[in-house]
Parts: sequence; C-alpha cells; structure tokens
Amino acid sequence: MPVISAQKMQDRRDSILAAAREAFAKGGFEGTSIADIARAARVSDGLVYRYFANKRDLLNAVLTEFYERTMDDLDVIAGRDASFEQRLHDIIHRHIEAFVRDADACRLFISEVRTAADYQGSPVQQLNRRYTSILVRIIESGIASGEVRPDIEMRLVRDVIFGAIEHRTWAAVNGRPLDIDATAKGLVELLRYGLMARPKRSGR
Amino acid sequence: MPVISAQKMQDRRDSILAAAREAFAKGGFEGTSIADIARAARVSDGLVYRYFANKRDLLNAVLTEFYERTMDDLDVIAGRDASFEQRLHDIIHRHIEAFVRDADACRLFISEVRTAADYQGSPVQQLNRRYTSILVRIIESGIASGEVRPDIEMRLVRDVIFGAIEHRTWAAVNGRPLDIDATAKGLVELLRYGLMARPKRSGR
Amino acid sequence: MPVISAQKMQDRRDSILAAAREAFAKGGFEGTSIADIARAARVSDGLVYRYFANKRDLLNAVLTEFYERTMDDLDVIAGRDASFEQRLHDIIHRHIEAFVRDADACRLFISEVRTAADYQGSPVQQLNRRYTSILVRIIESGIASGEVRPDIEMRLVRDVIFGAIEHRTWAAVNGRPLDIDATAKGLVELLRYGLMARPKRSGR
Amino acid sequence: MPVISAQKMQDRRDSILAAAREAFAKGGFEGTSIADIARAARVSDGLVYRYFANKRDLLNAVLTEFYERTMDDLDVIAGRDASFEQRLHDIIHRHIEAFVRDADACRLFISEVRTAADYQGSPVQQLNRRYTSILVRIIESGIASGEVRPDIEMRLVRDVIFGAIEHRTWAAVNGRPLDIDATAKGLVELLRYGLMARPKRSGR
DNA sequence: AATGAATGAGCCTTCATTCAT
DNA sequence: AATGAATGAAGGCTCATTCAT
Repeated sequence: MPVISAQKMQDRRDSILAAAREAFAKGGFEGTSIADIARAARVSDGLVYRYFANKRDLLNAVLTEFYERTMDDLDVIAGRDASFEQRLHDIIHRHIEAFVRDADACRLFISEVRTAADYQGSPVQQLNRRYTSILVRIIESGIASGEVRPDIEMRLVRDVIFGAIEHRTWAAVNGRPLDIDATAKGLVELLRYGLMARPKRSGR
Repeated sequence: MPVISAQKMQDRRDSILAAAREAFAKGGFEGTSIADIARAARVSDGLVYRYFANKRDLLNAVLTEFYERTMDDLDVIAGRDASFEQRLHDIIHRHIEAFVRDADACRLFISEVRTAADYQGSPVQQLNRRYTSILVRIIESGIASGEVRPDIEMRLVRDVIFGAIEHRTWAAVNGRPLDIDATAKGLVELLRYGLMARPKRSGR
Repeated sequence: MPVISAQKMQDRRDSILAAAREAFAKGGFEGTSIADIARAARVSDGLVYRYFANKRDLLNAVLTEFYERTMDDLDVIAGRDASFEQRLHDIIHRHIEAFVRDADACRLFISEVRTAADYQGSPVQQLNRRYTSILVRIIESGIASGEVRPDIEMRLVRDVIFGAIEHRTWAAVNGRPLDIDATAKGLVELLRYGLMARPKRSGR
Repeated sequence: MPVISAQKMQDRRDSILAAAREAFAKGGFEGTSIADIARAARVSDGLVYRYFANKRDLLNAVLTEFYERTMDDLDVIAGRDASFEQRLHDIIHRHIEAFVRDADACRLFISEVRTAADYQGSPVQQLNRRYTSILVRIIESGIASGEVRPDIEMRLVRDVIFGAIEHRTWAAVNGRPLDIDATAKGLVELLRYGLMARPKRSGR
C-alpha cells in the first residue's frame, strides 16, 4: 500500500529531473544549488534526496535520460537500407536535431561532465561511446560496400563530425536559430569527397 | 609613489596569473580557491585583489593571456606567401600545437568560460572571434585565388575545423599523446576535396 | 475499536523497543535515526510515533525497560537471609552481571542520559535512585546487625561500588571479557575492612 | 609581519576553547553547534575553523587542555616524599578538586569521548592512561615500601577510586556542593584497610 | 491501523571578499 | 604595499516529525 501512486512518484521524479536539467543548463553544475532545483520543481529541498542520492547523481540522471531519449532513433537510422551517403546525412541531421532540441543537456554534457576528472570510465562515458559508435558503424559499412576509402581514419572522422556539430549548435544556442537541413547538407557536402573511395590520388 | 618598482609589480602579477592558470586548469574555476592561487604564487590572499578585481576577472586574465600568446604565430602563418592548402595545413598544425601545449587553458576555456552566461559579447568572446577569424581570412584568400569554392559556407568550415581539433585534442588530453603531424595532415586530407573549387558537381 | 489485538500492539511496541535498544547502543542517541530503528523493527517510520511520542521518549523507554528487567533480581537478593558480606557480594555480583549482559543499555545510560540537562528529577533518575537504594538498604541492615560501622557514609559507599563497577565494566566492553566472579570477590575484599564495624581506630 | 599579535591570536583561541568547553559541557558534543560556540565566543562561525580543523578537533583540544592543566600537580604529588597513605590521600584530594573545578570538562570526557567508537587508541585515551598511571605508580611504591599488599589488583583499585570520584562528583555537579576534604578522607578511610599489607587474613 | 512521502529547519564546512594592522 | 585575520553568506545533506493516502 504505497502512500502515493507509482505514477505520481514518477511525475515527481520527472519534474525534479526536468528542473535539474534546466537549472544545470542555465547555471552549470557548480552554479546551481539543490535549493534552486527544488524551488523550480516546486518541491522541498529534502525531497530531492529521496529521488536522487546526491547532486552528482542528479546530474548523471539528467545526462543518462538525454542519451537514452536520443539513442533509439539513431539506431534505427544506422540500420536502414540506404546508401552510405544517405545514412551519413540522416544521422548527422538527426544528431543536429538532438542537439538543437536538447541544447540544454548538450551544453551540460560539454561543459560539466566531459571535463570532470572522473569522466574517463564513467557510465556517462559509456553512453557517449555507444552514441558515437553508431557513426563508426555506418562508416564501416560504407567501407564494406566500397563507398568509403578503406584507409580512412575512423576517429578523426568521428571527431570532425561531432566536433563540428557541437561548435555549430553551440553558436546557435546563444542566438539565431540553426538551419538544420542546410547544416546537415553542408556538412555532408564538405566531407563526402574526403570520405569517398577513389581510384588513385596524386600526392600533394 | 609606487613603493615597489613597476617591474616588480609586473612580476607579481605574472606569478599570480601563472599560479591561477595552473590551479584553474587542475581544479576548474569553482574547484579552485583564491587561497589556493595565493599560496601557489607565494603571496597573500589579499594581494590577489590588488591585481585583479575578483576571481572571475582573474579567470578572464588567464584566458586573455593565452589567446594573446597564441595569436601572434597565427597571424604570421596567415600572412605567409604560400598555397592555400599549405597555409590551411600550417594553421591547423599550429592550432593543434597550441591546444596540446596549453591543454590546460583550452580545457578551461571550453568548460568554464564558453559556458558562462555572460560569454556572449564578453572580451573573451572578442578574442575567440579574432582567433577564428584568422582561419576565415585564409579561406577568403583561397577563394580569391580560385583555390576554394566560392560558395563555401565559411562558418561551417570554421566550426568543422575548430570543433574537430577540440574533440581530437580533448581525447588526447586524457590519455595517449596526439600525433600532431598526422592529425593535421589527416584533417587537411579529409577536407581539401570538399573545399576545392571544381568545374561542376553531379548532384547527389 | 482496536483493529489489531492488544497482544499484537504489545509485540509491535516490543520490537520497536528492542530495535531501538540495539540501534542506540551501537550508534548512540544522536547517531541513530528513527529510520534506522524503524527499519530494524520492520516497521514504518510513522508507526514509531504511534507508540512513542518522540525520539527522546523512545530512549527513556529503552532505559526504563532495562531498569525494570534488572531490578527484580536485586530485590530478591537484598531480601535474602544471609550475612551482610554475603549479600553485599551477591548484589555486586548481580550488578556486574547486569552490566555485562546489558552492556549496551549501560553504555547508553552513562553516555546519553545521565548527561542530559533534564536528567535531574526525571523518571529515569527515579529508577536509578531506586536501583541504588537497594544497596543502601543492605548496608543499613548491616549496620543494624552490627556488621557495619554505623558512621559509614552511605552515599560514598554507593558511589564507590557503582562507580567502580562502571569503570571496570566499561573497559571490559571494549576488549577482553571481564571475570565477573573475580571482580565481585576482589571488590568485596577491598571494601570489607573499611566497612566492618571495629572497636576503635588508631588515628592516622 | 603578522596582522594581529600572537597574544591576540592566543586570546582568540582561548576564548573559542573556553566557549567550546562550556557549550559542550552544557549541551554535549552533538547537541552543540559551531554557531553556538562562535556566538558564545563572540566570533564568526568561520573563524572557529581558522583555529581548529573541525568540530571534533575542537573537542579534542578542550580535553587535551584539561588534562594538561591537571596533570602537572599530580606528578608533583606522586613524587613527594611522604607515606603511601598520605600520598594516596593527596592524590585523591587533588583529583576530586580537579573534577569539581573542571566539572565541565569531566562531564564532557565521560559522556562524549570515552563513549566514542574511536576512543580506543586515540590521543585522548593516551592522556587518560597517563593520568591514571600516576595513581598506579603510587600504589606500586606502596607495595615496594611494604605498606600495601603485594597481591592487590591494581586495575581494580584504579577503577574503584576513579569510578567513585566520578560518581561522587557527578552528583555534586548537579546540586549541592561537594565537601572535598571529607570525601577524600572518607574514601581513603574506606579503602586503607583493604589496601594495607597485613600479616595474615582469616578467610571469609 | 499503517505507510512512507514530504517538509523544512538546522548543521558543518568552505570561501570570496574586506579591512585593520 | 602587503598581510592574513575576520566575516558571513551559502551550500550540500540529514533527519525528526507530520499527514495525506
């Protein structure tokens, strides 16, 4: 005989999580107090600790939720039966969308988590790795199908794409909106030649 | 009537700045106390406030110093009389070098400043803009010389390059060292075709 | 209309009391939370407050229960038809036993209650007084029978005996076990001459 | 060039220490907040931490100061050239005095420290051991001079004396004053026969 | 009757900043 | 000019107690 319904508990948790996401995004991890979050969630300070072990745990929950929410779509795209270039475009498009939609969580991840001393080997890094590995999978299948140069350096490509999107979106976050379609296309356009398999190359 | 010489004052300032750079880099902005910095600089807490208005100002000074130190070389490179591709390579190479050498300051910038609510329009953003504009200048001259597609989207290229380097270097910071030469070459290789001016393009 | 039987209520109360005794003994009063006790008693936090007014009240109940449990035996001993020395020995022996058996409650009493600002005049003090008065009664009967000096200072004797046992047992609590028989005998041996009625005393 | 004189710093430290002693004695360790102490010492909360590492450290300082203040006299007494009984009386007398004078510290020691889980092996226990060892030394010299039974159990005697004094004084703390002279004499009187070396003993 | 979610006061501790020395 | 003692405002977190369910 639970005192409140499971639904209500979930709602509470969600509202705290949402408040935390926004507050963290606005003020950073250190710059946000539990009191801030509690106030935004219209909840007492103490209650936050009934749902999350501590402030750090709350941050991790925010990021985990973000990754899980985003990852499903990406898996679908990667598995589609389409040309390499098409899938590359789609995944970039989807990734930008995610960044734009969840600009808060992205900013949070970039500024607070990846920086943390204990990021290496953390569960959040696992999620990030799984996230980026989807792109790697697409490139690998492009190599297999002969569409992509086999000597391409995978990690460089990964960093180019994610780094570019991060920078792009970042600027957009603080100002005029980003044209997702144009950006996705432009990025593919910029990279396709460099990725393409080609007969020979006259050294530079 | 300065009781200590201007030189001595400058030295004081420098040693505080250096201590701050290292301390911030190691512990982040919030994780570093003025007392930490003062101790490292072998100076009293109070004296820090004679040279810097407050903690935030000290952080800005650290980053300004970093930018200024790095910028000079870049200007030289951009002004060189060499092919577009050569200069693109050189500037990327130089930028990676800066990131690797001053990984601390870079990390600081990424995690603490760009995030700040007041980053937009801040002097630090001015510096960052000036920094990236050097790359833009090179591309523009490439367009002028016919080496680069005139319809290239400048900001996208900028974000691709800086974003990629940031990601690349970041990973390197926490692990195995980065091969600067290989990374610079790989990046140029990946982008050159996308940048190159070419007669026509068969739509995708 | 009691929805649960009186027996069941008593059981509930007892299990909470037992859980409290153990928890308090292990962690002290301040170091133990109601939640700890409730968990150990397999009961909800709120229910504790149906049986005890508050945390302090629960502590008092723990100590009251301890005193009542121990006191009966002592009354029996004090009433026995035996020599003064025999009864003195027996009551000391029994007291040490109680301390050893209920080391937890003793420690609790010593460290948490006697200290309390409101100890003077509290019900717990009444119990303690009744407890020690049993010893006083034995000594008085010793005086009456001529076995004990009539000018003995009662309270001093009381404090010597209880203080000694407390110290002895305390050390034993944190280390090697206490030899109850030897300690009881040793204590009687040490005190009997001082207590004994004797013809005269050559001033010191 | 210290900002304030060493004397003034010492005074500050002393006033915080004194405030802590009183506050702890009145309310116990857990029952006293740093804010309470700071207020009593007419000092800011933060300053307490400039003089003491943390709350526990402050408690230890209170007790250490008490022991050191008391110990010197005892050493002198133990070393005097007097009869065993005289020295026993003197040390008991002195010990009671200390308890009466520093009732606060004593109560504190009894209720908060000896109880602590980490008491065994702590510096405070060392002090306590040194304290009680003075009595042991006196007894040993009594044995050596033939004044005390050689088969006496040292630790029992120690616990009898200290336990008795503790109990005695405790009662006095919360009520009518204690007659130190009478108590010391009474205690010696009570124990002297049990301690005395004697030719033979008619078994009980 | 029983639960445990919710509250909110309170605690220890840190630290940017000020200012008497 | 330089020091570092002093301040006091937070902040993360715990927990006794209440009360809707």
